[in-house]
Amino acid sequence: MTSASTPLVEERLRDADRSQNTILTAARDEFSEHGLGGARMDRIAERAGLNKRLIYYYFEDKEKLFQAVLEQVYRDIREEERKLNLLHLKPETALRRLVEFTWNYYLEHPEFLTLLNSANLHRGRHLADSQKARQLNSPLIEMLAGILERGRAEGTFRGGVDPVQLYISIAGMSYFYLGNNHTLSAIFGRDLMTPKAHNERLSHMCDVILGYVLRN
Amino acid sequence: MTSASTPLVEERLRDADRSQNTILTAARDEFSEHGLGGARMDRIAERAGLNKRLIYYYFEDKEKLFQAVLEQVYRDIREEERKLNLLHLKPETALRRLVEFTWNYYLEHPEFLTLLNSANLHRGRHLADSQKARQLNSPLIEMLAGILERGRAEGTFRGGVDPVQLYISIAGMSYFYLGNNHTLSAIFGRDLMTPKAHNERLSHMCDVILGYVLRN
Amino acid sequence: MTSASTPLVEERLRDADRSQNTILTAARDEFSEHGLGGARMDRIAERAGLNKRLIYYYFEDKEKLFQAVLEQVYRDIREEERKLNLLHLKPETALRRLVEFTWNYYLEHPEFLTLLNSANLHRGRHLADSQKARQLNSPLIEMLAGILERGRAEGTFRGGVDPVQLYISIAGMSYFYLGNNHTLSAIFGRDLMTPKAHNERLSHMCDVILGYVLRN
Amino acid sequence: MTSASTPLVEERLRDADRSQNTILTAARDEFSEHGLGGARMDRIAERAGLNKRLIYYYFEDKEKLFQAVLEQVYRDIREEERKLNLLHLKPETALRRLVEFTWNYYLEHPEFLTLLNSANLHRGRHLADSQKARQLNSPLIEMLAGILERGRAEGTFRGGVDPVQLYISIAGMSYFYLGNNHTLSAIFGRDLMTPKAHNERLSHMCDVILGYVLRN
DNA sequence: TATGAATGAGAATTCATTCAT
DNA sequence: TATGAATGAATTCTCATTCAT
Repeated sequence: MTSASTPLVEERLRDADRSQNTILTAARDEFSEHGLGGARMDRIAERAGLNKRLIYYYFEDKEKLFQAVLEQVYRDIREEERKLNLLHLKPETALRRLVEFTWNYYLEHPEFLTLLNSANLHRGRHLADSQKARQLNSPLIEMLAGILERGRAEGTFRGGVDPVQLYISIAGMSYFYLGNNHTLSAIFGRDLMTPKAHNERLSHMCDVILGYVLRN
Repeated sequence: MTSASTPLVEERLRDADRSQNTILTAARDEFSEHGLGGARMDRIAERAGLNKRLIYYYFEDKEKLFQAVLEQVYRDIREEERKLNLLHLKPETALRRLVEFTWNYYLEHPEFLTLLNSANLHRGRHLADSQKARQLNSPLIEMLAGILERGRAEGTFRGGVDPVQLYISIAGMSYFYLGNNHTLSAIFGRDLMTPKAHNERLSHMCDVILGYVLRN
Repeated sequence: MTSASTPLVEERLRDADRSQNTILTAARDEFSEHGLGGARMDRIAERAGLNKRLIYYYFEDKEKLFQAVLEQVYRDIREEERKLNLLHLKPETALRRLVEFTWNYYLEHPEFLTLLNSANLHRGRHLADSQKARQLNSPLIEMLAGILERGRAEGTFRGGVDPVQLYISIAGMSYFYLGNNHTLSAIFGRDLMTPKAHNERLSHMCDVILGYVLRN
Repeated sequence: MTSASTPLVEERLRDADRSQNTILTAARDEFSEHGLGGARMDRIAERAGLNKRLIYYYFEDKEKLFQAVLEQVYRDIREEERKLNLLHLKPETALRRLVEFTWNYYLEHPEFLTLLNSANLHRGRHLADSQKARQLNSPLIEMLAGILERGRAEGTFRGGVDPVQLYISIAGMSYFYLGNNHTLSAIFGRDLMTPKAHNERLSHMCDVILGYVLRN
């Protein structure tokens, strides 16, 4: 044990870590609100309550900071996904849960949607870094494959469903609704962000997915 | 015949129109490639081969130019949508066509996707202008409502399907796949942009939509 | 002839030219006083009485501006050199004149010395541009070669003198004295920049050069 | 033997000395490569493999560090100069040796040239410190005066030669050639840094100096 | 209608330097 | 003695926009 007057290397590191995390969170918010081009380093520093110079100290430049934010955000969602335990549920319920999870995650993490948008606007250039690419691989695909197989085995699900295609469909149905809600609200002249509308959407999505997967 | 020194008013107008369109196209490309914040007025002028000052002459400022681009892009898609004539087709075929149309339009107009992204990043602020709101209203909703009703009437489609929800699902499934293809390709380690992959996607989407709508 | 109200393209160009030259002069002074690293773009703009942005408009960046300054400075000295007409003078006088010219030019253009220093500090990187390299070629070498040859022919000069080596010696003797006058004054504890000291230096240099070249 | 935890004061001092020298060398290289304005404290620390803070601990600030480098560099050359023993040589040989020494020192210490440049760019401000002025005084002047006097006395050298002027000429001829080799190579289109070119230069310089000094 | 010149405000990035331990 | 974290003040460069013709 160390005395209070001679702080551990660990403690100093923890400070550095804390600063980095503070910056990362501030940057995530700024980038998600304004996009890469519209984000301001000044504002990020201000949000973080830290000196702007420190951002460069830890993250080199704006692009690299953006990349670090993306990596962080992916790490976060993957972590949540891994917590999902659908193995013991019957296939229909499991699939429903998976749809709900995706919907809720997007709903509760609107910044994830806009960051994903920005990342794609810049052609995925920021995740070209293959080192981190592995962490991108969603465990949901495996889960979904398992669910589909179990359902098919017990005779309730149709066969021949590509889990990747299905995952993209599930994600896309949530993503488009939530990510483009401003435009869609304007087009349809109805508020898509009320709790009621949210329930209806979730219900519709489950219907579509299960309507497709369930045998007859 | 007009003398070289005093062109007809008409001709000058035609020039003016041409310039405006040239700018609009250049701006559309720039905004779709870089987003609103990343777009550069200089580059737009360069792309258009026209003097930067002229952009301000016609479009006042960057924001208004962006808005004009959005309006143009909506006008374009609505025009294409209106050409779709699905009335005489049997409901199942009509619905399939509608899915195909959406998919193909997004595929052939990738700038539409990124511009829509940008518009939503900025919270739809650019289409708040009610004057143009009308052009936003997609005729596809009416068509879809009609198809669903016809299908239900003849007994092949299930009832109680909200055309707005279904439309969002159809659009979302195409949009997410195409708009996030860079990220998705990285995640799944498979090229989503080959012709074969495109066919498979379209086929999957039709299966999902029809699997959901078709009675039994 | 053009009316006063419709200024010529030429006139506008002349304005642009004037701005560029103003910038160039301001930059020359700043770079020669502070070196490339110590020069400040802000100060250059201030010296020029022009907007800083304009510097970038015309010269792209600091490095390119420095390069433009070097080119300008070379152009200037070459122009002066070309005015020297030594052909009709007897070789001894001609050589003396050449030494005087070099000395006086350096004396009257201290910025030339410091800029040359900076250019060499940066390893000549700034004049690697071969396009402009031609203008670097000093006419003095040709003149010197002619003088040496005439002197040798008439029997007053020794033979076998390499004009390039001699030119470097002439320049070096002036350059070192003037360019390092601060250090040298400190070392020798005597003011090297009085008119008397200048006369003595010039006289010494002529003695050395002619003492070497003159046959016996 | 000393325990690992409480090193002797002496040892610590030795470490301190070593650190200071390491910094000084790193700084010398950095300043000579980039000039005062272009040098970076970060890079100096990196070159030295030591923490940046330590530089400030020992040298206070950048300017003082630069000054320390200059002092060091002068100390070095003076030390070498003092090793020259020309007293026992006949005047002509002694003078030749002195030219050779100057040439070789500059050739082997290119950083000396650039540092001298920088010092003069900043108007000798950094050696105004009279305390160290003594070390500036080159012993070569005394030596040269002696040689000239001996030569004159034995009748081989001309009289009336100012040793300061001659020293400046000797130094200048080497300095200009070596310090501006990039520019000169570009101007003359010939590589001045080959061994052959070096020999020719040295030979030329001896010819000039001796051609001037030798009687008849 | 069209254009080159010019600008002020701002944005990213850099740098010497100091803090805390 | 030694170091990683942190900072304020520049500094280079950018950008949307306007002037003048």
